[in-house]
Amino acid sequence: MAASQPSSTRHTAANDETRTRLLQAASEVFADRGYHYATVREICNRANVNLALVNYHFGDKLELYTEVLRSAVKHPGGLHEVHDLFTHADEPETILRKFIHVMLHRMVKRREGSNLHMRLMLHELARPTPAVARVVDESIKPLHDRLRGLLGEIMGLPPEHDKTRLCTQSIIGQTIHYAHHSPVIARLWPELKMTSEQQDMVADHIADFSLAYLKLTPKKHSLRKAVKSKQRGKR
Amino acid sequence: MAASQPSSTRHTAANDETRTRLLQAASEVFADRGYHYATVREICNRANVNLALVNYHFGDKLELYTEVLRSAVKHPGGLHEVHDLFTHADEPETILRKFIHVMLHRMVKRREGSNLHMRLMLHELARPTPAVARVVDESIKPLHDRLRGLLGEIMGLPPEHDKTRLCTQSIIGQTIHYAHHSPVIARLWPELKMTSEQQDMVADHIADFSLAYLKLTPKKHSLRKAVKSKQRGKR
DNA sequence: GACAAATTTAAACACCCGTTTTAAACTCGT
DNA sequence: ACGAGTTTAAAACGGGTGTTTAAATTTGTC
Repeated sequence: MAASQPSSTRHTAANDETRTRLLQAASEVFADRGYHYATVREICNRANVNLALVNYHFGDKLELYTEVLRSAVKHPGGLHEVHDLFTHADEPETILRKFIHVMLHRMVKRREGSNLHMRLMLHELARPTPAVARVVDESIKPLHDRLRGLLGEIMGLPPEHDKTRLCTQSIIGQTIHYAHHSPVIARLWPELKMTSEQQDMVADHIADFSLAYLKLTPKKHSLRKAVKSKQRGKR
Repeated sequence: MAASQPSSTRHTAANDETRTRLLQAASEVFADRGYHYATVREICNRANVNLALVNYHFGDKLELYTEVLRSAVKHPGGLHEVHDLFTHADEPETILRKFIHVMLHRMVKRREGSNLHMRLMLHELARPTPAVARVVDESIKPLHDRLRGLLGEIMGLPPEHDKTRLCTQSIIGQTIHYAHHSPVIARLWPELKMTSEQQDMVADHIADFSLAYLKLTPKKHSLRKAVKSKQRGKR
């Protein structure tokens, strides 16, 4: 039988040091390759640690991964800056534009320690793991709900409205597109190298493109169509 | 030495039948799981054929895959209907709306024989293979260029204009989003089950959302009216 | 310092993958 | 009908994965 995790902090030896190093190496590898393509051998190599130790300290690969997610949520790192955007006293349109800029920039640049949280989220989006529920509830949904509230504010609609939800997905979809499909985009549009200036151009476009519709909506002619889904069920 | 492919159609025995069955099974498995997660064992099982035959008839897995791609391009199947949209005499806005409806529908419904081509493209987008260049050039780019030309027409801009390209990506990004991230979307928005009615609602939203920007762009002769019509909305 | 528990190590395990081998079974021209 | 050439079949190969084992080492405590 494999020894499971020490029940508590009974023996705080150099134990914690390898655990920490393992956790940090795992964060990088999982953020680089995603859960499925990450190997425990690469994690252990990067941590300069024996292969068997991930199973000794964490049980199995999946528990190590969830532990990485737990610490990523605990230390929001660069993602904290995104949430701060919404607390500023800017106009909603300005907040939206800044949000798109920051999100696109963080999604595209990839490599950077402070980006671990975002990169883990992107991998979970593209290829969900058994921990997808945790990632959505604790990392993605908070951001999503902030954006949804902001869009509802701009359009003068409740955040639960179908239209608000659809617009939220439209903006998320446009932004993630550049992060997830860059090889194909690069072949369709070779001039787009995603330099800093081009990142700003793209972000500004997404903001302009989206605001054209958002600012059109608050009028009374808000909805005449669609929205015939399950509206009655709620409260 | 391994026997390579028969040099030509020298011996057209029952050979062709297993080749065909292998090719068809491979199409389904590659369309289901994508190249990386597809296994030759599952392909051979589904084709009721011995494991070694894929290497005998096609050399290796990658050549089988490229052969699948070749036949997918040759028999455009349901994708032909998409191209036909652009040749109709509809107004550009109508074509765009129909295009979004058809693309979203074909992307979301997945399982269906006539959808092989689209599903192969989606997998290649999410996780490119060594054949990505071929897929882009022969399948994705033609569609992309059609859409780009259409958007240029609506906006009164050349297809090569940055703005036209950005709008093309915005529409593609919004649409693919629902195909690639459905597990996460389902958890963020549980009421969205992507029924036929909801697919139509989403497609109409993407069209409305995008046309709001498309119709207020340059057209230098109507620059003055653009400001006003922005308040008025579309008729 | 000694002893038991916790930790680390090196090796192997069991499974899956794409691919190859070897030989038997077919096909077809003559 | 024959036999060379083609096609099938079953098994194994070589490499990679996560995981486990059993011995060696380190650690904390008496």
